Amino acid sequence: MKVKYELLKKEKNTMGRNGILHTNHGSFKTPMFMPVGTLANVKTLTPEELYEMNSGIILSNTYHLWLRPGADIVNKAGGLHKFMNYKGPILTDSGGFQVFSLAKRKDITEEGVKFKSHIDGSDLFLTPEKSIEVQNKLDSDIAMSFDECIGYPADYEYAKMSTERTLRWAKRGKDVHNNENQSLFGIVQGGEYEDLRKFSALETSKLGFDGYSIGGTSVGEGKDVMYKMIEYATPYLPEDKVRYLMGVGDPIDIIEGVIRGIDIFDCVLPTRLARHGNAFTHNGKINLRNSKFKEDFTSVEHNCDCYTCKNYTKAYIRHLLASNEILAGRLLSIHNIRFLIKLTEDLREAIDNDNLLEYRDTFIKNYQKN
RNA sequence: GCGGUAUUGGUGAAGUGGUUAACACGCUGGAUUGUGGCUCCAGUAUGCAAGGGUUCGAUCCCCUUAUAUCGCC
Repeated sequence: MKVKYELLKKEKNTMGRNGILHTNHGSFKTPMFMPVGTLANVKTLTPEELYEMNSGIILSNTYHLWLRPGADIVNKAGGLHKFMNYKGPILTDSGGFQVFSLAKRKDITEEGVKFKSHIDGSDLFLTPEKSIEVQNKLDSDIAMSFDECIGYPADYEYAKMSTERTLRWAKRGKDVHNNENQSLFGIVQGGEYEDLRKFSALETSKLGFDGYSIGGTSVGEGKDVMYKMIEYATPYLPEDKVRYLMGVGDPIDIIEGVIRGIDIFDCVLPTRLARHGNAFTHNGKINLRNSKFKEDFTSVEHNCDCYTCKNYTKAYIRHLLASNEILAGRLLSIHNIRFLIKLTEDLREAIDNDNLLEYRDTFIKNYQKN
């Protein structure tokens, strides 16, 4: 079956909304933060650890798995869920962003994108059809349309041309997608331009996808611009479909996104920050490598319910970081992901209570105190 | 006891008679938003064992002392 979005509650003062997304691998409440597991694993974590932190869905990547181990191998394993032993819902990114972020030399044409493998430098050619074919074989619950993610700032003429082409790519992908058990999402582009975002949202919606995402954000623009990008699009997306803001995971950005009607977020931030020694807390981000934690025998965050905070101290994690021990990245990944998922839980409660704006103001006041 | 060699920051060390003493590690901060997992950026020796001398000028030349190390008696 296709995913089904069930709208439960609209917040009174904002575009925030609570809902449930039903998938073939279970349902989860939205808003929700989606941890990133590019190479068929959320770095350093097991599926059991993800279940324990109430993770609703994870993201994996078409481009990376296409190159290694290859879509056929994942397919032979019985699909991505069986291959990686993850029982919850999985969304696969289309590879569009990797063209933007990994390829140094790329040649984008109407047909598709020619670029070099980041693994061995060999020539690759990715098209909307190919991306869908690979995602079909991976057998994720949600496949993403193949899009072009443009940078910031973007020349208006280029942004317009690219946005229209992404729309044509979306249609091409949809035309070849024929997996009844896999949903397909469209992606809104349009750079920083209001008319292009509106156009993209409206035209992508007309194609009739199972859900919609907003792409092309956090590519170098400031926060104000990013929030505008969201505002330009969400009013034109169908209310009965889930909305996913791609690549955004800063706590404040998640809150601002929810206020503007976003349901799902994904981001590498919690796991990357963890591996580099940083932890989210309600009083701001902290760097556990800092010498002031040398003798701090308290947990990362006082009232946190995560496994890490229930069992370990800052001094110990700092020691692990200084010693380059893998466990540090694991413990902080657990904390950071749990922090963001707990944040979405709190946001759902705020939506239920119609006090989302107050929640935001209090959160920001504490978060930016230092 | 005699002779040789060495002594540069927290560590391993480069280096030159003349503006800010290389580099690496460590240390101290910072960065990180649809993930190329030991990343990137910045800071970190008012001083070259100590004292004296030569010189316009010495970490670099000379002397003394200390310490380390090698060889000989």
